[in-house]
Amino acid sequence: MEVDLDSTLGCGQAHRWIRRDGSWEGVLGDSVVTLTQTADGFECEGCSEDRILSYMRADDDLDTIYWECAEADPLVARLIDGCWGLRILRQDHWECIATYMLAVNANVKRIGAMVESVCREFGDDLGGRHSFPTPEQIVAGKDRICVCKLGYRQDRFVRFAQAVADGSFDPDALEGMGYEGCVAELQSIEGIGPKVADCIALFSYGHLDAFPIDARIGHVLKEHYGIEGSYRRLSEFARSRFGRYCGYSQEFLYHSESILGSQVQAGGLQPNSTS
DNA sequence: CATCAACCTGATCA
DNA sequence: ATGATCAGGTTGA
Repeated sequence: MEVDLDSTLGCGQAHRWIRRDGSWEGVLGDSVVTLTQTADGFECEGCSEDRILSYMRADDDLDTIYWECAEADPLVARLIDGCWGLRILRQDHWECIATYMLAVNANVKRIGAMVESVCREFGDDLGGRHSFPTPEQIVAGKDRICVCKLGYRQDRFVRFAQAVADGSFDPDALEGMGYEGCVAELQSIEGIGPKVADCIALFSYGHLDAFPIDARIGHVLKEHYGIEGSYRRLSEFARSRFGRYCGYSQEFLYHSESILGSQVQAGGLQPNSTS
């Protein structure tokens, strides 16, 4: 299967992958998984092939998706070469919601610190790494939550774990819903607004037509498309402009600064007028 | 419907 | 070294 591990696991969509010794180490369920890039795909150690292929959304045909993204927008078309092999992942629902609830108002580095802290404190020791805790594990140890330095996210994080543990919120119930219904349900959770809901819809529920707009994407939209304003306004613009696979386009745009920068350095392109 | 302060931590700036 | 400032989404006024 076609994949570039560096861009897929390092792009910020998942927070528990660590690059070490030329491979990527992460945790899926109760398994420590090691992935190594090869010429025609990757090698996987630590979990079943079915599991990793599902996680990697092996059914996504990158040629088709990238081509549609490129056709919808010339800037996206230019960016694709710089992240060829990037795949949107299919992450566990509970883990993804809980993680992105922590991601609110935090940068990538801090998100990783909070998530690892939660895993270390509540998850099972897998020998070096820890599993992402179940809702029940968090509820059982909630008195220790303060050591994880979640700030004002802490109480709502515990409340959400309680809601999942007692069955009043069922992440699996959002399976099969359309994009609009899925994000509406997610936004009914305290601490989850439109941006985080879009991230979860994209990275866990497979809504490739979700387009999360964070500060960085907002900047890109302003610089390259001259548009700014409310989340609603930007979202409607992006989803109609970039098409049904706009979640992929969002990833390309997210890294546009570094991609265009390296292309300019390589002499491949002129600097654009907005830079 | 738009604006805005408050929320918490860590990084960066004087 | 210490304090000020800022970045990062969501909520509710």
